[in-house]
Amino acid sequence: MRGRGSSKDRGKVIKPPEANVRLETVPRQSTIRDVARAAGVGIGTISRVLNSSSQVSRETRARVLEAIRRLGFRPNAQARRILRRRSEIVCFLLSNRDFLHPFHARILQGVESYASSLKHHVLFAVLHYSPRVPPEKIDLPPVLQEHGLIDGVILAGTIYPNLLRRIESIHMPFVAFSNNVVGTDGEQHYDQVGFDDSNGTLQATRYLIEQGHRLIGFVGDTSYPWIQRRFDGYRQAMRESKLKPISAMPRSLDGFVDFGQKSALRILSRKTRPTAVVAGNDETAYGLWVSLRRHGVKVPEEISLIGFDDREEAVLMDPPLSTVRVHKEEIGETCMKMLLERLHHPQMAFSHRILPTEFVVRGTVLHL
Amino acid sequence: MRGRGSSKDRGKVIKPPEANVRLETVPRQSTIRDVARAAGVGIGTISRVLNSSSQVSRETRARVLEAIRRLGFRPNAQARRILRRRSEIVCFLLSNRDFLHPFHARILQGVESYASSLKHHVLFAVLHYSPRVPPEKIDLPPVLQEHGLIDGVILAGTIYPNLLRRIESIHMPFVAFSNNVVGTDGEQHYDQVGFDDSNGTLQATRYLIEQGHRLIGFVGDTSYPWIQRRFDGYRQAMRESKLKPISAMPRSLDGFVDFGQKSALRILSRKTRPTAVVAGNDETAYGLWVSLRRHGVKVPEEISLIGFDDREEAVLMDPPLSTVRVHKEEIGETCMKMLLERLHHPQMAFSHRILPTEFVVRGTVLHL
DNA sequence: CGATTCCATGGAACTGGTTCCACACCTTAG
DNA sequence: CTAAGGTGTGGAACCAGTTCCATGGAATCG
Repeated sequence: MRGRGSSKDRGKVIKPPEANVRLETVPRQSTIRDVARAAGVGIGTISRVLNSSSQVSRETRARVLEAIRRLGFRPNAQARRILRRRSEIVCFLLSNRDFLHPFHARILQGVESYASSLKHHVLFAVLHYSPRVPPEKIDLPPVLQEHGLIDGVILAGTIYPNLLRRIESIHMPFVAFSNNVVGTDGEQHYDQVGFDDSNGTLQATRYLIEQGHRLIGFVGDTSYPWIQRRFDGYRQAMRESKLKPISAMPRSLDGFVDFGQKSALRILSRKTRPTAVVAGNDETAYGLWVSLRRHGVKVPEEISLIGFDDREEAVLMDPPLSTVRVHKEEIGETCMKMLLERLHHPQMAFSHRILPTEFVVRGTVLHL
Repeated sequence: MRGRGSSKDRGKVIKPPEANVRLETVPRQSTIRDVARAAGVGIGTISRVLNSSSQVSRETRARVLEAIRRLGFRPNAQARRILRRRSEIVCFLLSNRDFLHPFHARILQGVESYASSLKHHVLFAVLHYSPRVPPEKIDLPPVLQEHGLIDGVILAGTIYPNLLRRIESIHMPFVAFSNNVVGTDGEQHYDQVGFDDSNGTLQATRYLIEQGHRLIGFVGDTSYPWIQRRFDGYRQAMRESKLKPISAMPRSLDGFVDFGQKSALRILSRKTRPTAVVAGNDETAYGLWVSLRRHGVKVPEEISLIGFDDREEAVLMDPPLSTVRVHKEEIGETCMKMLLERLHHPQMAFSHRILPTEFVVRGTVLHL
């Protein structure tokens, strides 16, 4: 068998006669060359039709499209991606610390929605790590280790600095959801999207003051930076009106609901009981609500209550919970948008986009 | 420029001298051929080392690995996939009717977990469709239209028959989460994973009977097939003990919580008020609970209550809701497992795997 | 009427991996 | 000492696309 001969033969003798039967049961996906042969044109023409790039005559285009339809041809996505050097797939990366919390699920929803409108795909991956391990020891999921599979990463969930440094080390474009970043070091080496925690509670607290409340408490686990920021907003509003902040911060290791429950006791045991409470988030507000109800304290008649996040469940509470709405889908969309900008302009300066929150008045706030 | 000459040159003259500067700012990812040259071996040897397939001498392997390390080489995932004819990416497809409901989010979690343990990737996609449109008019997301991007599909969310037929039409291996399939036509042309709705309520109702309850109601919107199956399980348990089923089925278009609230009125207006109620799901149980509380009826002192699904929130209710636990992650894992089996054995007969449920006793059930 | 420009088209060479065959070299057996 | 078998290695051909250059014919121009 001569060198050149074998090359020519291979093209046609891919299926040796005896193997034909087996191959016919699983019909091989037709390729651009099959289409070219069927339409009686060259392979380049097929490519041009597919990419509607340069000129192809009306009749030729019609013949090619007809052949494509007849053969049921669908271009191979992988092959195309090699040349394009873009996979148009982004990775939504969530730390295992958050499972797929409804809040982040909604962000994912936003990412997917915006991505798919621009013909991009979203790969979902979970990262297992602990805040303590040194960055270089964090085991990134295989998606990030492979080369060429994804174009960039959207990082959600609770993010510790070691993770940020690890992601930076692989030189993969990424955007982080910034509100759950724990312990930033000031300098910004990456793109971020977030919302304004402190402004949210600032508006909420101001609203309570407008409604005539003077004794307003804050309940939230400020060991989380985002709760701390919400506390700051509350304090600012109190300061503006020369009111004295009242806060309850029990020790709790059983999550936000438990924290809310425990802090109810502290609130109730005060000499001067507040007429309203701003909670660090909806879960804390819920815990507080449960505990107040148990103690026969009526919401909002005796104590007004405001949450934060506007989870699905907030509106289902009885009475429905007043809260600070965060547009979760919009966060996802904005993350995706920023990532695409970064991909198209790699040298662009890093930015931090802050989305507004919205105070939603429902049944748990009383006008005094 | 001669034909053959140009081919040889191209390999080396990719960067013409004057373009060198620009190219150095964005260093081209090194390829298998760069590694081969650096290690002084052939390209085949690099491939052999990467796939640890056949024999490579100890020294050669060391030299190659060293070159790989030095050049920071990472194989291009896309190129590899063309030849493998497997992308090792599966698509988790959710209908837009369900957003990313926590229930399905947990299934996704299970899919991801099992997939990643087997070095597979999960692509998240949302499908926009209405139950009414004919199958051929359903617009599948681009992932499913492309060829070679994904190996198979896991279908979750509420699934109407037109969607099933549409997916079947593209001849892509898929596994469906069967509990939310609406209107099956008996014949099974695909793989399914689900859990046993009717057995869940059967166990729960039997438990209530054991606890001495005789007047037991069922509350649930049976227009959903899965709720209907739960109703069937309840009825079977009642029949076994020769008890008369009591049910409340108000009209409600505002979701399960509202349905639960509305049915409370019906329950309470009965001459013989039931001492226990089995709800179609946790949301309905919650709605019922809210409404009962408003009417001053104590749970469980006056009425015992059982939900279904074991959502995260069930345990946070006050008292914590007794419910039928569904292992959502396990559903996801099993879907993924079945899909991989299907991919490896395309001719295998279709199967329907039913996972068990588990009755969880919490605070809302009283022993009479 | 010959030269120039333009458009449509074919196909070689390319992307970055894998596969497989040929071959060199070294044992081991006959 | 030759034949046979085994191991390690190089590289052409391959996958299924894209890119780009050469070509041929029609249209335009001087």
